[in-house]
Amino acid sequence: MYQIGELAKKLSVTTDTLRYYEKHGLLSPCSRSDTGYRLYNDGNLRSLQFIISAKKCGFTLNDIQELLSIQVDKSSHSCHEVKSFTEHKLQQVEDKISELVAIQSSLKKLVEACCGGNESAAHCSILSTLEDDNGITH
Amino acid sequence: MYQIGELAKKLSVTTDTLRYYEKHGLLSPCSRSDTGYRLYNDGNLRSLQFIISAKKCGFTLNDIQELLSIQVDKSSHSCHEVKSFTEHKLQQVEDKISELVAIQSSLKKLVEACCGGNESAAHCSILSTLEDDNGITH
DNA sequence: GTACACCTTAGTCTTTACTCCAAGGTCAAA
DNA sequence: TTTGACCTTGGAGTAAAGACTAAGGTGTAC
Repeated sequence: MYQIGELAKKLSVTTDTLRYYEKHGLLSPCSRSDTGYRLYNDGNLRSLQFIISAKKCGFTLNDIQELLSIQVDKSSHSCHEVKSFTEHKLQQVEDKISELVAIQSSLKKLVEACCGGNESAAHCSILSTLEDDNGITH
Repeated sequence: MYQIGELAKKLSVTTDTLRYYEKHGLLSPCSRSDTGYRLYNDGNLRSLQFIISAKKCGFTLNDIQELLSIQVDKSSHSCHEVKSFTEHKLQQVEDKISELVAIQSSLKKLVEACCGGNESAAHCSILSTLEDDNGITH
């Protein structure tokens, strides 16, 4: 059994984070000491690893809550369900990437067009492009 | 001269947004009517276009505030300064893209490894990868 | 017995860019 | 003169994921 600080240290999170996860239904300590201290067991530790891994994969805490509810009762859920869920998240990530790549391209055009010299910005192509109504084409 | 609602409609933003920009020093109407109505001129309209274009390029409102302060006094700033600023933003966008591409790759691995069948999730490879301490390699 | 590290709860704060609401003033048309 | 669309200010709420603070209880080592 671990106290909150021990578990936090073990997996490099803060105690605030653990309390936050508890409050939001992601991870509850298996018991409490007589004096009210949170006590975590190895199952809790594995759940926390799950949460951290899922976060690294870009799942939000809301997503993870859903994944955990599947995980604790696997037999009531299908592989298909889990895969769809993951594919949906992948799609979201790819949408965000496309958006950023479009922005990247706009910025690259600005940078490439600009001389970058030490003279005054009076005729700076970046500023004039931004001033121009139709300067940016996405 | 335009009232707030007219300008908002012209460039497809809300009046709330215009008041927000004013409050945060991005765009102040050139004058007020006797009864306190905001009045915008064509210079204000061009500034708003600038803001909208810059937003499309991924600049935050803070960035834009800085860009505007350069724009209103171009002769005191160099082209180099504007270009550096833009390159810095480009770098930020590219960092974010890299981060998301790493996440995309993790998610793709999960999706590819999963059979996605209609059987129970008891042996779902996605769940077991997430459960595994070292399941995700970034 | 006291110092110090640890724990508790409840609550506020952060960032970004708005969005919504309430209570009230203004303006033009019918 | 009244209706309805417009405008004003101030303030609160939103998402996400915690971080931070205050006021106080607990555990242990010297």
